[in-house]
Amino acid sequence: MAETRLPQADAYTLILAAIDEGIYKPGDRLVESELAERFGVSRTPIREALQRLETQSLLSRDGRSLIVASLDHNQLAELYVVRAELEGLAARLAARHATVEEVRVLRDMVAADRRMVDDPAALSRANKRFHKQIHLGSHNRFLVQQLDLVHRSMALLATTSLAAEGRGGEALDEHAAIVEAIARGDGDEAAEALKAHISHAFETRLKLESGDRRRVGH
Amino acid sequence: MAETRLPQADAYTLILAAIDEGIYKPGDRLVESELAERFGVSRTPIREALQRLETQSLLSRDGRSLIVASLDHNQLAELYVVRAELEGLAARLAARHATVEEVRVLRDMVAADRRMVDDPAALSRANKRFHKQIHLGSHNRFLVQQLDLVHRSMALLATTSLAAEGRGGEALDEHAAIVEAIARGDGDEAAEALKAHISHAFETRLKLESGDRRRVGH
DNA sequence: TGGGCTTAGTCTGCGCGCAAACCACCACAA
DNA sequence: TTGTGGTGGTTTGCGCGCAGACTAAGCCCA
Repeated sequence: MAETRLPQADAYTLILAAIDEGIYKPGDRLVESELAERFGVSRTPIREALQRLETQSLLSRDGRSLIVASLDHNQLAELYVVRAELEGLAARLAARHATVEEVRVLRDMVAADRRMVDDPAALSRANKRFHKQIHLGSHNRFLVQQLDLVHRSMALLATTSLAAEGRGGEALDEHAAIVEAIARGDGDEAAEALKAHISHAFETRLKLESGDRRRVGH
Repeated sequence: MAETRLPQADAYTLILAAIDEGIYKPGDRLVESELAERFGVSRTPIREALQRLETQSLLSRDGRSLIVASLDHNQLAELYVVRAELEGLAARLAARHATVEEVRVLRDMVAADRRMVDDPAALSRANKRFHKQIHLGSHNRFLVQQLDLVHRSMALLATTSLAAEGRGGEALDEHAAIVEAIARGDGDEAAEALKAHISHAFETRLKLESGDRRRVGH
């Protein structure tokens, strides 16, 4: 009874949310019976949810059992390369296909987000919304789907690069530049701006990571 | 007993193969109990397989039941845009990261495939292998995974553009150009050549489709 | 004391059956 | 003839339990 989060969410959504919120961290073992009890359903829907998550590479197999997938340094780099390309494509397409209303929403988002520069958690959520809006602006369902996958994999990363000192402000300036390129209908510029934005985010993450590693003594 | 195709393949693989072979066509309804009987397992593993296929958008829901997804004209165009971008990226990365052995394999493939120009079915299989080899040459696991998804969606299309008169020869010339660009380590050229290749394939498919449509009187 | 065998416990894979939702068909009435 | 309500059959969602595999711990023997 205490676990009735949303009116009715299926096991898949529940487990995804749990990973997203960091309740289960990369490397954690997911035991069917445990999840079943936690969410108050039987093992069957849990099994189905786990398999779906496995096909999206959010879970991987360790022997017979499933664990939350973790990204090593190489995989992180590979992920960012693909992400930059796809986000760049989304920006290019958005410049061509976004409606004036969609562009207006993007502009409003950038303006609203400026008021959150000091709240990394809120900024991170706003950031997700912003990028999602660009994806939708591309009016390409496959691209949206592929980018969803990419962002879901990124949920495996505990920290957000927006937590870095000063990165929030920078990121917002970059967002503004992207939106203006899209508003102008300049696809090349929009794609380049978004690729550069992703590249900076990756760079920031790498710096954060090496910092963390030093602090915790890995 | 008659259905024991491979020693042990799970339901997921079996259903995927059945869609691939055209046993189930876009729009066909997939009934759990039917599949269970056909493959000689109970409904449980079938259900799991169906859900996995649904998360990959190979199946879609029609009311409560699952049908094989079909691609309308818009979706086809959207798919090809994403495909061109990802394949282009793969070529670019392959130019940078492929080993000499991998390049040699690509060259051999092009040479071997020239002997099949008159067999569209064999050519189609060889084509899949060729592109897969380029994906692997990128040495980017995420990219390989994303491209797998794209190609799986393309399995929903009944015809191969290689069936068009003369397309086989053209495609092989384009393959050769791509391989040479990769061999030279010229990423930009490789990406452009592969994008152009995909673009031609799409064009051919569109011509084929309009022809088909005229013939069957849609 | 150490190595191998046995045994108990855990967890996944899968079959099975019930209940609820949905669809189609039909009958009856306006 | 058309609209409305009921009813049966089909199909999915899910709980449950068994069997097999794998793990780990303990015991016996060298």
